[in-house]
Amino acid sequence: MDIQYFKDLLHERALKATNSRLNLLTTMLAYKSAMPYSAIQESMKSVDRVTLYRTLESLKQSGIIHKAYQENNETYYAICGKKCGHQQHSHDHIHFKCLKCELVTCEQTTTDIKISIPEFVINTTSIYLEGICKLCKD
Amino acid sequence: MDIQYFKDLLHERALKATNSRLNLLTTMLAYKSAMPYSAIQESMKSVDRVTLYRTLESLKQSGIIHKAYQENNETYYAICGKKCGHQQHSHDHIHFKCLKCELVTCEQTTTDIKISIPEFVINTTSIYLEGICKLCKD
DNA sequence: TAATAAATGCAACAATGTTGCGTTTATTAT
DNA sequence: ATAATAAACGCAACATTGTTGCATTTATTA
Ligand SMILES: [Mn+2]
Ligand SMILES: [Mn+2]
Ligand SMILES: [Zn+2]
Ligand SMILES: [Zn+2]
Repeated sequence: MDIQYFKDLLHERALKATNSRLNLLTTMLAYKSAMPYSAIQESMKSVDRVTLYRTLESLKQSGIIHKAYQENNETYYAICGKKCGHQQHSHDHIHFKCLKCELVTCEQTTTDIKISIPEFVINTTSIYLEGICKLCKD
Repeated sequence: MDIQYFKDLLHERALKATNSRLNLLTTMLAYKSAMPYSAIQESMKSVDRVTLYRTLESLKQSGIIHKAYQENNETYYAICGKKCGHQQHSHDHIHFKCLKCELVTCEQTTTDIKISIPEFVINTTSIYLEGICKLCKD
């Protein structure tokens, strides 16, 4: 993933490759973990907050970023994988918040997760875990 | 669960049994499923919104209600079970949103859910499902 | 380089979160 | 039953975020 990847991706989704969008995406990429809105705002303070709002909306709509988690009044955003498309998110990962470093990350689980409720039809599953991450352990 | 149960519960948690709290709790109980904030506000429009805010906060803090789900700008609240206490929520259920009736409910899963990520320590697990509920099925 | 649809910035308003403070009320002690 | 007291309430006030409209600017295509 680099700036050219994002440019192509934006064009593919019929979005203009504007500075706002490219800046946001490269910033989020550099951030590694899911990026809290306050941090996004901080690094995007040159653009109007309405533009930031619409930038997040359009990228979310187009399956380029997703809302990884929301707690209290902080929303965390992360970049989507290749499976997501326009109006069609498809995530097979879970979200984890480390209680030590406080980072929110997208993680793969080892085992397949099958959750069922008798007589209910389940379409989508969202899992959020809290604990200690690999790096903070020991 | 009735009004006396709530009165005792509030006293047990060192909270005054005020009209706001009793009204909120009985309303939520009658609502059956997790109650969206907008509906709570609607049925509590006689009290100041700051009081409603503090009422929700105090009940949440004391383990009497919990935030069942939050989507877009709607937060859903539900009454806690007996296991929750002051500063100590302990939920073993999951949250389900029916895409037909749009109700959010607290549900028990049949099988024990064990999710692991290699080298991570997991403290708490939150699961949110979407689909069709028992009543809306068929 | 010109045309055009999309994106941006700004103004404006709504909703919710949050605190301070003076008044009211639930609870406890007399 | 009454009085004392800490908790809760209502109101004002301010912050943050969400959201839309509209005129101007910009990315893309012809
Ligand atoms: Mn994710
Ligand atoms: Mn619940
Ligand atoms: Zn960590
Ligand atoms: Zn249903």
